[in-house]
Amino acid sequence: MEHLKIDDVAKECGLTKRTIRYYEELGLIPPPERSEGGMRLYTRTHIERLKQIMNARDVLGFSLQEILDFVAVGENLDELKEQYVKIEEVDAKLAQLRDIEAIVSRQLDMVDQKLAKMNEFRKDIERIQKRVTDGIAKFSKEKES
Amino acid sequence: MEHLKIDDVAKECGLTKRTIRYYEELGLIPPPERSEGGMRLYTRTHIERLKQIMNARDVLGFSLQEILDFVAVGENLDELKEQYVKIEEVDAKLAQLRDIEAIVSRQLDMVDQKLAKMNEFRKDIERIQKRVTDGIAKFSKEKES
DNA sequence: TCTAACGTTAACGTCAACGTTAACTTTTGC
DNA sequence: GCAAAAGTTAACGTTGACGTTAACGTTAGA
Repeated sequence: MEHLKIDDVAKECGLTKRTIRYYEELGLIPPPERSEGGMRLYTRTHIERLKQIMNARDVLGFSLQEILDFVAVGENLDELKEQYVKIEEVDAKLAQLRDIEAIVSRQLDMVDQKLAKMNEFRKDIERIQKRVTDGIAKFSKEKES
Repeated sequence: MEHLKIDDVAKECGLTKRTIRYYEELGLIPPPERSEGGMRLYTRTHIERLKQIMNARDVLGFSLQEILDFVAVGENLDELKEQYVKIEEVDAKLAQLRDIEAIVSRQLDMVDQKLAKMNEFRKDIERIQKRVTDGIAKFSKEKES
């Protein structure tokens, strides 16, 4: 593993070092390994995660707390995968998976609603654009006469 | 015109009265007429506007300042429409319209980029969903055996 | 080897976007 | 006609999401 220092990560992501530590503090990214002297050593996976978080934050307008819910699902899933499952625990696992499925379905619905509204918004702007181009056409004609 | 009081507007939009006054203060909505005693009297148009603003804020994750830019374009356009235009001013108007067109085009691009990223995000969630349903299928089979 | 550049924690500062409260006037139902 | 409900301005409080600074330890290169 290449040992990425926090400043490398900051530069690649376009975040500040403070923000990266803050996200770790909130639990948005897993705590990275440390060097002998206590320096944070990141991996590529951290960068992926950070970029996903930035997307959710900037593009979807999610709060960090909301993003934490999304992250939690993935984490939860990874955990389930790791565990060795005894026969008599299968039912419990299934119940957990169904819970997660419910959450994920709601998340998908949320995103779909956002997508719908965003398309509405796009149409609003298109209408304005039409008004402008119509105006341009009109004045262009007046100029000719 | 029906005279809507601020509380009516608040209830229909799901905003607080404070927020509505705040948006007026920022210039996000035009100042409504006032009653004899200074009470704000709103119209349907205000409600439309407020709903658009909420969309931009919640769904697109725009800051109020950014929304102000969007609003400004429409306002600007309305203004241009009202004005009587002398022959020798036609060129100036055309220039203004072209400026607005450029802004609107950039806004459309922004929204399209957001749409693209939101679709990406949707796919991420779908992938997780698949992992979950696969897991459920797998454990269901194990149960049978 | 030593110093400049970079890292660490911890605490306080800031800004947007409202919420809350106070002190007051207007409107409405009986 | 008068209390209660709803409106007004103005000022201060709060919360989320970091920025900034201080005080200090670590690491890399000449």
